[in-house]
Amino acid sequence: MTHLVRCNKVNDGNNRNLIKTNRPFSQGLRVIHREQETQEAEATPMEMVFTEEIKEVESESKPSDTIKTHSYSRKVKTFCKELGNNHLRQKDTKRYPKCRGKFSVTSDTTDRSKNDCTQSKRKTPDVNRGQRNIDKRSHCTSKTMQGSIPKQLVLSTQKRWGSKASVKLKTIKPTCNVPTFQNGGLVHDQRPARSGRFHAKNRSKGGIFSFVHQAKPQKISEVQMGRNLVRVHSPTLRVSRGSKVVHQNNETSNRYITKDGCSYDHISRRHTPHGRKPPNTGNSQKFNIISSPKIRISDKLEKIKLKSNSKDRVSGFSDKFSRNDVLSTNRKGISDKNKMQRNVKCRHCDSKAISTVDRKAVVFYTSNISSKFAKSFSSNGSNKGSVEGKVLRTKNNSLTNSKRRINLVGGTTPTDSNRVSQSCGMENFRGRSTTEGLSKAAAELHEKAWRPGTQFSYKSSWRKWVSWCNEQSVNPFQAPLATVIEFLTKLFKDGLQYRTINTYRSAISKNHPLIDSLQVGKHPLIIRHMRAIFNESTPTSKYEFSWDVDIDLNEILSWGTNQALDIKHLSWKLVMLLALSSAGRASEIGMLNCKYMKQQGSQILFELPKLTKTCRPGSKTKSIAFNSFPNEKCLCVVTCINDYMSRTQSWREQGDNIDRSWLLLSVVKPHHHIVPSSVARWLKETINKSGFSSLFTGHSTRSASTSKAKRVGLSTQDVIDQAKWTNESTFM
DNA sequence: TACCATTTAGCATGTCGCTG
DNA sequence: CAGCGACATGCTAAATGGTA
Repeated sequence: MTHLVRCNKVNDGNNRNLIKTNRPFSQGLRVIHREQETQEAEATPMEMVFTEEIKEVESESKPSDTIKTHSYSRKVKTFCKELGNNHLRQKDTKRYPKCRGKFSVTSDTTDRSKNDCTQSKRKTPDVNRGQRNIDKRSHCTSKTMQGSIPKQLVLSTQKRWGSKASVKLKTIKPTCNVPTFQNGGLVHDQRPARSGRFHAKNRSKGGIFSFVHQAKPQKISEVQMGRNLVRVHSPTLRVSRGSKVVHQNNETSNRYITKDGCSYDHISRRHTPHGRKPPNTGNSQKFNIISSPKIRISDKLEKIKLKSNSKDRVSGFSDKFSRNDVLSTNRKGISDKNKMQRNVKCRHCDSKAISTVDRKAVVFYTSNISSKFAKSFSSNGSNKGSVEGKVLRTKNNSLTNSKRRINLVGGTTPTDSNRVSQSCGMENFRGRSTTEGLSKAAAELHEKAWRPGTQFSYKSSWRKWVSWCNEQSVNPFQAPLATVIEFLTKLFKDGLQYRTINTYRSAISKNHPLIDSLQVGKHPLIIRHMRAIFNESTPTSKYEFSWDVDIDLNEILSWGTNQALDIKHLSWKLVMLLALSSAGRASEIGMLNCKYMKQQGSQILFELPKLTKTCRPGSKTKSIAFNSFPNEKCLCVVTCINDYMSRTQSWREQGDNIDRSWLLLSVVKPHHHIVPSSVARWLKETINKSGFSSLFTGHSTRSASTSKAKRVGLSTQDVIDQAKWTNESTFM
């Protein structure tokens, strides 16, 4: 039984809640009830609290609880009707995305008003129902999704509310994460010989490896919370679910993969910037669960866990962990029943498949990557050689003293007239400084100096700065240096990373008048303060290992031919092939446009119509070439592009005003072109489908593909050119 | 140091099947 | 057929990752 406590469990008033609710530290942690073990008898008071919570949820999977669920549904119905039409309870509206699936409703029907799991009841009239009934089944994405993918590869989601989840599990084979050479990691080595891999059949029955799609909890981390040892479950990945689950899993299991299995973990920076405790935010949790350094070896193993696909084609295990390490983890109390279950799940790998995949992958890479990296880029003179191809902190932090200090150094406090609202802070300021005296057209053009993404970031940062200044009764446009430093300190205390704080500094620097004839961001005191933050919160690399492209390609192969795939999976496949064969960013893949597509024999060339991340004045126009892979049509990116174009042709000829010249279109009507975040999500979905940890994001395709390319013999320079890195220090 | 891109959670919306 | 459950999808703001 998987016993999940909702990640947004509210505080019961006694600070017993497990999970804090405010970002960025709280997202998605779940606490499980492990098998009955001896530790239960030794449970600390804190642990006992968790047990209570767990038991409460535990009962919800019982058949009888379906009745309770429906009973609750009636209550909600009644309540919503009382609210009238077109109303959703605010709480429900906010919680709705989190209330899907089996943890949406607990069995506790006695205290629903406090339960954030309340399923929302959308009262908005379904205006499309009429049309929907007319052309019923015409656009059923879930239906098409079920059509082509072998069922055994897909985890079925819960079929009915309140009933047990019907899961079809992937059989998982533990294997070794292949190290990437990016971010200081290691270059991919040859995979260990088959005999040397940590084969499932060779593992102990009590091995710590877990099966990601089992109903049972797999990841059990014991972390120190105060003086109590608490078990934390990082939830499983449900492959067939949408982005929400992926988000949850990523946040909850987003821990750094480290090649040093027994060293101190790099925990998700988002959760716990460099091990520091997050701020105590009132009713939120008092403990920083993830940041505890006492995560055991099982957790570390989780970080390098690979979830193999259904046929267990590849197996391996890092020799960085001794067998004793593996077996000494918290499996002592595992029941015989569970052992049997695990044995059933453990299947042996298919050696033939392994060799096949390796061969295919190597050929694929030598064809696509190699020819692309080496031939396309080295022969393309226009690309090769181009730019792109180639304190004041005081002990007393009280507001009163702070304000006094500020005033002493010349700051002004806002009056009612000059107090700036958050919403218009930057806009108000624009007319006062950098664009002062410019015409409207000139001012607008001036703002184009920053890309939209940067402007969004600065806007957000500036808004927060203005808000904080208002709280401090300081004019954000004329704040003294001390106030800026206090603000940066506040951000640091809030647990933000150095890089994030850096963005705040840049945003303030962009808009704030000069101080001592210097930009705020370049003021020596600010620089020194930022250095202090850096020292206290040194950024670390996200990955030191990457995933094995072979396995991912194998997963794609298992989907079948392009013709057999539904459009959704064809899109996923195409995006993955584009990403792997180009090592491009999601933004670059998302900007591929058919208007700029040229088919040159076996090659398809895309000119990029927009600026890429590293574009600077003087950069030449970029292009991405994709070479065919005749030896394996099913993995040929050119074939996939052509097939995708054929399948989406009807979408592109609808004659409305929507620009569908982009290569990648949404699978949902009206089939707009997808944004880069969607590209990244599709990539991540495929990676997850391949059985890899949800830790890996879409961006990890860059390191994975280039690592593979390097592994099959490409030169470093070719890799740099292909991935559009400027120098090898980025990844070596 | 200053950007710029990516990732993520939260949210809004659309869709389909089931129920009464 | 309206109401509802369930959930897939895409967009945005904010946080984080990465590069010149």
